[in-house]
Amino acid sequence: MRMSRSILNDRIIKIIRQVPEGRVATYGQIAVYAGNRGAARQVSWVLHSSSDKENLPWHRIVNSSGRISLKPQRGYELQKSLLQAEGVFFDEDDRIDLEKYGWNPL
DNA sequence: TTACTGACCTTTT
DNA sequence: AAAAAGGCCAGTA
Repeated sequence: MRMSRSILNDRIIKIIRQVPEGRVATYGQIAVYAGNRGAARQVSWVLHSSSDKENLPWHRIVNSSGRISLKPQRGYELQKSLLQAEGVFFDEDDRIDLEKYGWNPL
């Protein structure tokens, strides 16, 4: 039985909203907390389709290697500057230390 | 209904 | 370390 679309999407949105300032979460992490382990791709779709409409902190979502998934000239620079403005540090390989900045819900 | 797509992930080369 | 392969999900044509 497949899950109704609005439930999964609403959960994804709700969880993204919980990521605090100065922290980041991965797509897969969001998917797991939304109750669907393999829905990482859906997370990206939700962000793409309604990050603006739902007023989501889209910039706090990065991929599992701690890097920004957006391509240069396609939002990458904006996301990076938004994160840096929140105090997130990027190392020389342009990576974020997930152990330190990764969101760990309580 | 099938085929393709996207801001992905994990395992295996 | 880096790249390829296979998997997974829902929306759109």
